[in-house]
Amino acid sequence: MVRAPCCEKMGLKKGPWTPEEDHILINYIQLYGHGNWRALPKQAGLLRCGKSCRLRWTNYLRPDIKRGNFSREEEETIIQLHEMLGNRWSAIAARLPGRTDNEIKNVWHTHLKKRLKQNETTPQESRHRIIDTSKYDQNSAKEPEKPVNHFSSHARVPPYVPVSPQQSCSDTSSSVTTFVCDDNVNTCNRVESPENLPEMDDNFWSEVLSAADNSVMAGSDFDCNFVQFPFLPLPSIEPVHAYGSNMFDGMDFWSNNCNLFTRGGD
DNA sequence: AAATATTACAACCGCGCGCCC
DNA sequence: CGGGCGCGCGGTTGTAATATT
Repeated sequence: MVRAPCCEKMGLKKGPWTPEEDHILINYIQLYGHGNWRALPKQAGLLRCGKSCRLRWTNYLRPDIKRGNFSREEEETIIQLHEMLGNRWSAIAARLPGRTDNEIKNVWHTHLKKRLKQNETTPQESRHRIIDTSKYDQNSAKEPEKPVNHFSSHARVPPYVPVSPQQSCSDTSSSVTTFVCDDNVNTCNRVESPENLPEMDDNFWSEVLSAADNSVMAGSDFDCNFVQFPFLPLPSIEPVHAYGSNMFDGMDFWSNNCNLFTRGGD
């Protein structure tokens, strides 16, 4: 069987994705979905192969991905499932909502495998007590808070940034949710040029997270404090289609906020 | 402070499967 | 039935970030 030529032979780009590419991919999938991965990059105007687009979407950009470190419970689940299923990462991922097979595989190879090996060398340890508890507070049932990396990637900047909460949205509760912006779209243009971007220091991120929490707390009438990251011209901002009614079920910032707006119509 | 080693994880590669013609 | 194609999976690599010497 003859395979299609590989990306580089077709003059397609490889390597890390830029925020601009992410943005294009997100916008395209929001508008048209991803029925045909092979055709997608061409239609979206990306110099990537379909496979690369699919990987980027499923492993990083998908709105239902849970960002941040794995909880102790998740790690225990992975270990147990791996015991049952072996290296069937996708099967394991299917039982861990919001986690990708790639992420689980990485966690396994970087943390859990080593931990298991360590435990093997200490036979007095109960077979089922395979989690390394040494780093947890022995006097407390609660594990110490781990630092949460909400945007772990080498593209550590989300495609959307917060501005003043001028723009509000309302949520319709259909299975495919549409967001209607109440405010004048021009409020988005305030960050149209990079020099107007808020500085991304610690304060910046606490504001992001606090804004995210506020959005969730506000329920269906949450405020959308996020606008499009200005990689592309912003003729206008228009409502986008979310991926389903469960989009706002969780508390995850990324899931809740990265798809609120897209590039406006031409 | 610089060099080196280690870790973490996004991205790539190749293979196999299923569907369609 | 078999070839072409698209997709998903698991293994592996590349490299930035971090830790250690």
